[in-house]
Amino acid sequence: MLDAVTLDTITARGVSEIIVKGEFERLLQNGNPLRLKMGFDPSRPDIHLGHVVGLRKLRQLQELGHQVILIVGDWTAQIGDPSGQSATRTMLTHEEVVSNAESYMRQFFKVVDKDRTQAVWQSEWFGKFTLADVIRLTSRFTIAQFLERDDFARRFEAHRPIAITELLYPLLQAYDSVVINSDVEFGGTDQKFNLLVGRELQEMMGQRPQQCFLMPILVGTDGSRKMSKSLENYIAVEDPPNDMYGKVMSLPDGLIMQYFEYLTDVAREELKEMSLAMEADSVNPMELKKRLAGEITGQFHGAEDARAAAEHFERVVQRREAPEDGQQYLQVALEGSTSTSDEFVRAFPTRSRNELKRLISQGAVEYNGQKIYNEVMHQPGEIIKFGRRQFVKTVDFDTEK
RNA sequence: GGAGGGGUGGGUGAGUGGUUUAAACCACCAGACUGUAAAUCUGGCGCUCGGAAGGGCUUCGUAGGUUCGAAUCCUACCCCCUCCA
Repeated sequence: MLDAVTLDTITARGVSEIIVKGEFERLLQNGNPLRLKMGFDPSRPDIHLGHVVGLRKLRQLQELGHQVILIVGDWTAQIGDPSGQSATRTMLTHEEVVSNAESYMRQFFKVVDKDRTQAVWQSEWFGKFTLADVIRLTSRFTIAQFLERDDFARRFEAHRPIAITELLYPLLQAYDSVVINSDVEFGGTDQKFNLLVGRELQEMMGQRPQQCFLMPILVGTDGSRKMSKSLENYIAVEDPPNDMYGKVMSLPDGLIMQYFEYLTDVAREELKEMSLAMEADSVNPMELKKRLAGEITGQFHGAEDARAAAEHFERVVQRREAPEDGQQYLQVALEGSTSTSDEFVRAFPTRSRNELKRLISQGAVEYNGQKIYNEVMHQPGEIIKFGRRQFVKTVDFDTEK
């Protein structure tokens, strides 16, 4: 029997909806190990905090003895997820899929317990699928059923294209549930329809229908749109500590509590106090955000790195001082003395000399601690700061290590 | 098979012969301010030469053409979409 707090953490915190909640809780109380299904699209191997919300759920359940089945969607990846804008996606080569899967799992197991995870490849069963099987599968559903899905309904209504393969995607995903005999499937709220199709198909095929565990969509660092790599508003689990910490600090204040709730273990009572304190203006949100940044960075890099990141932030960002040691500098090796613009384009190959001119004219370039308004000549060992926090140190070409 | 709509800078999206490197918004960069890489305000946001003034080059699906001059007109091609059947 689970205690109330644990149950609440699992079923209420960082959860959008559980279908069917009562049934899920009953299964949980039974104590028998559940098979938790999690799909992975190998065309997108990067895990960011938006995914972590769900991965933390898996972890919590693993700690109660349940088993994660990670499905590498090497087959569906070629179809394209209808929740995205564009339906078609280029096919990946086998090597790409393998390499993406490796990279994905490396990140996945930063949160999820490897020992209680079984990874399976979709091609194990779809590789043997025949046209007859496809027809049998598709014949179980109707267009009307699929038009229940919001995304399809909207596009149909607006006369926007819906690729036929897109209709296949939920079916294949549902079939996965049958193959692995899934008890619970996890996904974001945008996956609701797909997960429900899984439920139906399982029932049709004589299995106990899976429970659907829907996670909220995490808002990205821009504070408005969902966190996603393509929107460049994401915090990746593999971001280095300083970046991770800094990105959290750049969140709009309004997101602080949500991030605490979804991504940390800080007790709910404590969160309530924070929330009240912020409303009453008795605490500087920045302080809470620092705590949040520390908690999150610590999860992925350990407490020590998180502390170092906090110090770096205070020093370089808040006090605008140069970084602690040479490690933090971008080093550029040049022979003899060089001009500012030469150094700039060497240090930042994707940027242009025009951009440097703009920076200089905006007073954003410092040479040995002094703002400069014209290019200067640099000697090895000197430090120059471009923009807010990009420090570049010139080192002698000959002594470059 | 027929009819029609459309491809513009990272994104959305104006612009149908000249003052268009292309409105506006978003994103982004910088400065100021601050309670933070929040918020707000201001400026910037193709490449290149020049200290600057200014010059050269490149850009509106692709390739040609008309014109003193084209994102805007013409031709061909490629791609996307909708409707009717």
